[in-house]
Amino acid sequence: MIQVRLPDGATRALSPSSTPADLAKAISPSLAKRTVVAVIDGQLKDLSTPLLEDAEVELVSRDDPRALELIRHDLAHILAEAVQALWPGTQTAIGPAIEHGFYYDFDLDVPFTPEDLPVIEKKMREIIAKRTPFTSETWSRDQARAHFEAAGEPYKLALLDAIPEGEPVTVYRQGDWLDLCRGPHLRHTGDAGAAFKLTRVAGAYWRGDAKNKMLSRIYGVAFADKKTLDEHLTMMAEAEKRDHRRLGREMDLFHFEEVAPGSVFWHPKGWRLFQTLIGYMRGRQEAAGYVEVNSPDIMDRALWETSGHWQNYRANMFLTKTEDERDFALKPMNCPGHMLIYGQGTKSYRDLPLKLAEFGKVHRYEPSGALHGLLRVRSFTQDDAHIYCTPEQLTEECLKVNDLVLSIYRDFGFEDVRIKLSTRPENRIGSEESWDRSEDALRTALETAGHAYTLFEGEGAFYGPKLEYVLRDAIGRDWQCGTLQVDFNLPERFGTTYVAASGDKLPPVMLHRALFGSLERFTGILVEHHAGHLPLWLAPVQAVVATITQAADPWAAEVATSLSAAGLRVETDLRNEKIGYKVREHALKKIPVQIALGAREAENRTVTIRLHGSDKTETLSLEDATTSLVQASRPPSTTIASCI
RNA sequence: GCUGCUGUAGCUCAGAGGUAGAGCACUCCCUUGGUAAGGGAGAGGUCGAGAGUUCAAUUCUCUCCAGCAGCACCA
Repeated sequence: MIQVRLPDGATRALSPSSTPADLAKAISPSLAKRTVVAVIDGQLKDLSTPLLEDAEVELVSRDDPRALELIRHDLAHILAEAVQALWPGTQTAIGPAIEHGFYYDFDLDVPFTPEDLPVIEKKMREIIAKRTPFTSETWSRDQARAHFEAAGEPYKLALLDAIPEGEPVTVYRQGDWLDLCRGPHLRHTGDAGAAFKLTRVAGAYWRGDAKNKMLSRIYGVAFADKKTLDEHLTMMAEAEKRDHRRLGREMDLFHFEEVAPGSVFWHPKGWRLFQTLIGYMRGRQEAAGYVEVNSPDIMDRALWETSGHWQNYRANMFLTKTEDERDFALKPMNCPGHMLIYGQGTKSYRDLPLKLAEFGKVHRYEPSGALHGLLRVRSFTQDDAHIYCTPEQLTEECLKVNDLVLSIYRDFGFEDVRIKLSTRPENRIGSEESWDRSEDALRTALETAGHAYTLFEGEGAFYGPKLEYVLRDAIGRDWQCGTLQVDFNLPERFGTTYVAASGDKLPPVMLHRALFGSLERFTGILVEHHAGHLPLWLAPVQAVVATITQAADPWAAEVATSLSAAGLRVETDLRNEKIGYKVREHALKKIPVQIALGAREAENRTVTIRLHGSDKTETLSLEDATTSLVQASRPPSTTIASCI
């Protein structure tokens, strides 16, 4: 007999080679019915796994979070069986469980179309209804090779070869269909359940490599129950509603044109928001000791050869040849320009740290398929800065940047910030000493600040290690915004130096940093994060003064002038429309403050205020309203409390 | 860039081998109305671009451009 210990500490004696399924049955029939998979000594295993010696066993029911990934994995197999049943001869590649669902990659002559999905889904539901058991078999490599060769499954043969020597080769069978698979699986196809939906077809490279053939991928979402699936689908629909491309149009912020793919046409309101961001950042940077500069947009090829961009980055650059055959390039980055500004005159250690900031517009010829609204564009404005300092100052400067960037994100309501630290790659320049010092400086900055980070060893740029700041947006997408990088390369290429206290000319340490990263991208993230309901201090139009009757027009003009004079961004709506019509329209445009004025207000010199998201109104004197609105429209880090 | 899909009025979309339609938005008129759509009239389109087939193409075919989804890319 073998002893099996359960999570509650109880032990049970079973005959050798009993399975967790036997165990469940021995405890109670209802438990046996519920149990779909087992954790044996900490590892998820099939219920049919024979127990050969003493073990700790936990029986897992279908609604356990640990079963969800297996539900999704089961569905991937079922999807593949359905596809091969409908299109015999289709080759299968890989089909894993992923966040929210699963996918399977196929190779077939005619790719799937969206119309195929309901057909496949129907077939899958038939397979599920059969409740066919999943059974595992361990095969020899030769047996597996022979099988998949005969089956005409070249991708499976490739996967087979990728299994390390010494590891067992297992296949999972469901009726007549089988797949090379590590497992585990649930009991039978019925355990996969009905709470799934095939969502899209897409191309995907074999093994994720663009040099390989493109396969046809089918994606599905899946959850343990219908309710969670519906919630997920509702959430996706919500996410679509707050898509910044749609909101940007509805709020009249910007648009795109075919003649300038990937470049933004900013409308007055969008540009005002953009400039508000720049104004805010300018204030924070000035307070932090930065000086602002500006460098040319178009510079000669010679500069880009010095910086190395011509050799390494040309495919991503917009190039231009003038009438006299001279090669220029639009700057894809600001750093070379800043090197030239630094290079003017002799710099002393007394000048350091020197922090050159620029709201520079850079142009990069991004692949067409990468473009995505404001979030991935071909010309964008960076809140870029380069910090030149001595090696001794490095750690402190990194710490200051880190403090600044996190403080700024908090002001925008982004508390969920992940930081990635990427360290020395195989191909690199610079001494080990420099790398030690730089990686140390970045790590110390993070540890001093007490912020968690993820280490990406070997992922740094060839010229130095870097930090990347990743914000999670409302749809749960992660967007890299800020970056802090140490650079050994450019000072060397440009022969940049400072005069040290000793009188020696030494190369400065150079830091690249951008906090918003791209103003365009940051604007898009902000719009999605707030679902268009921008906080008062950012809203391009903070208040609309709308009249109820024409008799209030003069008072409306006076109120608007007064609020504008107090620094608020105000528009008036004197149109010949009912107040309900005006309220609806301005609510749809997400204007934070609506001020309605009728005969009563005009007579008493008062205003009636309605805040976005509320249907309550409040009437108060113009003076009180102004004070309150001015107070509420300050950026967070410069205000103590908002009072409206 | 790759795979698939899409491109008709400012927006959302319908339509058909014989040169186009709805709702909203827009303009004008009536209405001066108290917190999410008052009524009437009108204007608006080289049907993404180019080529081909056809008596005839916005519709069919091809090429290109752009967008969308995914993949790859992302200093």
